[in-house]
Amino acid sequence: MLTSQKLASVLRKNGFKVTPQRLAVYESLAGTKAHPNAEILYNQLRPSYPSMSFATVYKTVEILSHLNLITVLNTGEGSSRYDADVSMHSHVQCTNCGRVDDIGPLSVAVLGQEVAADTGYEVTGQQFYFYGVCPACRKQN
Amino acid sequence: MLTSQKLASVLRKNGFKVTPQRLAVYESLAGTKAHPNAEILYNQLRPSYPSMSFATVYKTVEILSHLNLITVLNTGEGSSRYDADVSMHSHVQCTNCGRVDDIGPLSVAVLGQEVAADTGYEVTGQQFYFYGVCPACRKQN
DNA sequence: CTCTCTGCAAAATTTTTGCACTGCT
DNA sequence: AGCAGTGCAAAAATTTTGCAGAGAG
Repeated sequence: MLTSQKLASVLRKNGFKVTPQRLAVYESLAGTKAHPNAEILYNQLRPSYPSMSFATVYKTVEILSHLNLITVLNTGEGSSRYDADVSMHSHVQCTNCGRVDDIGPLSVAVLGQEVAADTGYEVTGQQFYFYGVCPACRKQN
Repeated sequence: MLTSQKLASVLRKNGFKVTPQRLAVYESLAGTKAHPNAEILYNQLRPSYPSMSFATVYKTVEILSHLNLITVLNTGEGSSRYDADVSMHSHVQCTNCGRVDDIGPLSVAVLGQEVAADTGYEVTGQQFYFYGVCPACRKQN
C-alpha cells in the first residue's frame, strides 16, 4: 500500500508518466479488500473519471503488476482480479458466491526451495488458491 | 488416469452418454504431461476426428472437471489448461517459455485446515502455482 | 425410438490494439 | 514542445450458446 506520492515517484523512476487515472486505479485497489476485476474497477472510477475507458484500466494494471505494485489473481473465472496487497499472502474463493478473501501468511516459506530442488526451476513467484464455502454462504445452507 | 472402460462406466453412472469424442479428449489428456489448453487438444484430436469442434472440447472438459476426472489450470495465460492427473500435486510454470511442469506432493497437507481455522471457510479444494525459469531456459541465458 | 450429444455458426466476454487527441514533464 | 498516455472504437482471443442433424442407450 503506497501513498500517491510514493506511487508517483515509483512510476517516474521507471519512466512512466504520472496521470490522475493511474493514481486513481491504484487508490481504488488500495482502498478495497474485495479483489475487483477490470469491470468493477471501471465502474468504480467512472463517477470521478467519466471518460475512463477499459483500455486505460487494462494498460494501468499491466504497468502496476509489472512494477510489482499489484498482484493479478487468476481464480478461474472469466476475468482477472487485482490486489494492491503484494505482501506474502494467499487467497480463498467461495465456490458459491464467488467472493475472494485473504489468508494470512501460511507456513510455506520453504516451499519455493523445495520446488526448486525438485524441478530445477529458479522459482520467482507463487500463487496459492483455496476454494470452498464462505461463512456467509455456509449459514444460508 | 482411468482406462476407457472405467471412464465409460463413470460417465454412464452419472447420466452422461459415452461418446468417442469424450473418450478421445480424456485419452489425449491422460497421455500427456504437457497440460494442453483447448486449442491444443482440438488440434491433436482433429486428425482422428476431423469433425471435432471447440464446442465439443469445451463441453467435454466441463463435464470431466465436474466429475473430478481432470483439473482445470488457471496459470494466468489467456486460456485454461487441463490436466488428467487429479492426484494431489502442484504446478510450476516457466515465465520464459510458458511450459507447465508438475511438482510432487508438497508438505502442505495441513494447510487446508489452517485456512479453514483462519477464515471460517469450509475448504474443498486448492491450487498452488509456482512461477520461475525452467532448466532449459536457464541454460539458454 | 427417445433423448442426449455433436458440430456448425453466431454470440458473448474479456482483453488487446490502432490512432487521433490530450496532457504530463 | 516533445512524447507518452488517454479514450474511443474496432479487433482479437477465448469461451459459451442455439439449434438441426447424428448417434448412444
